[in-house]
Amino acid sequence: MSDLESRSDADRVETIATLAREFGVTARTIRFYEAEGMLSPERQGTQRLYHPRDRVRLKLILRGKRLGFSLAEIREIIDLYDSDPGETGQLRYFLDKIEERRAEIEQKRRDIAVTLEELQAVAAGCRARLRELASEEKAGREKAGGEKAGGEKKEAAE
Amino acid sequence: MSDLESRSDADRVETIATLAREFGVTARTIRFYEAEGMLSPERQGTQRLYHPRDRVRLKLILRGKRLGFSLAEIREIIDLYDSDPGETGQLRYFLDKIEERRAEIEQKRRDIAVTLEELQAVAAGCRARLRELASEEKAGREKAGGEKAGGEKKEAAE
DNA sequence: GTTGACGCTTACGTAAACGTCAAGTACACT
DNA sequence: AGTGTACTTGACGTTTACGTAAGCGTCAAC
Repeated sequence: MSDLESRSDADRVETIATLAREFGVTARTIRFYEAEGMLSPERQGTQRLYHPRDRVRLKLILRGKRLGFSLAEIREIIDLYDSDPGETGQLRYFLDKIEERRAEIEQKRRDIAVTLEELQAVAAGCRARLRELASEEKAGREKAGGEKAGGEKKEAAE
Repeated sequence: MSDLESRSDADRVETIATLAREFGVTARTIRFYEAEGMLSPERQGTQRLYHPRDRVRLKLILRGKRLGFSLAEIREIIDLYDSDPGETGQLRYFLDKIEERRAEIEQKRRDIAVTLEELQAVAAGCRARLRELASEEKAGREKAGGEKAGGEKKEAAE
């Protein structure tokens, strides 16, 4: 029983330190998530052993965090994934909750689209300004050393 | 001076309470953002007056919050929008910072895509299960009252 | 047999982002 | 003059999400 099973499974059992390094968080953080009931690793005596499923959950948690959800919200979302409500009424309620979350995330999606566009615009302005400065500099060099270089706008003060 | 200018501008000057209602936050929150140097409304005596530009900034702040940025990060991002660095070196550094943010937000975009897909899958599963239950129920009614209804799987225990 | 390296629990500390009074000011109404 | 409403500035409280020691167990290496 200890020899015949779980060879490829036991491979992937991790200690808390390696899991932490793998995900770029501290062990404290992982223990905290466990205390919040979001992880429940196997115990071997007092020591924690993390299986692939724990890694999946941790990945979900961290993804949720990147999206700005609180741990409470993340827990709710994860619960949506792996709960299995049976009855029709429960299912409808469940679909409603999924729809709520979906709407929220869609909002985030729109926010992101707008923000990316804006950043893109700012960056484009910067690059244009860079080209401007480059050609000014070139023009200055062609005219040799005398003039102080006067582009088009902005050079009144100073 | 008081009659000839800013007619359509003065229209849009708001008090803190209306601004708060408009954006669904508390006045406390708005004052807090000001204390953090993210808003600087006009003052008429001690009272705050919010112009369209303040609304724009508040909108940016709240959008950033929805995306899970901290206020410190949001401040940096907003600074990217309305600062205007002149020199070439500054501009390159500036473009780097924009790229950093862009990469971050792209990550969020991917996170959102995956999450939406997963939620979609869960919802699809729910709907499938609903149809299953519906047809089971119908079959049950057609066969009348005797059998306890045995679908395909899952009915072993209990 | 002791010295690290790693892990555990308990518990207090902390930064961020506000909430929640308390006490005072400024006008409008009656 | 009094009442109400909206706005002001402190100042302390609260929640979230961990950080940071303190003290102890354990197992391999020297």
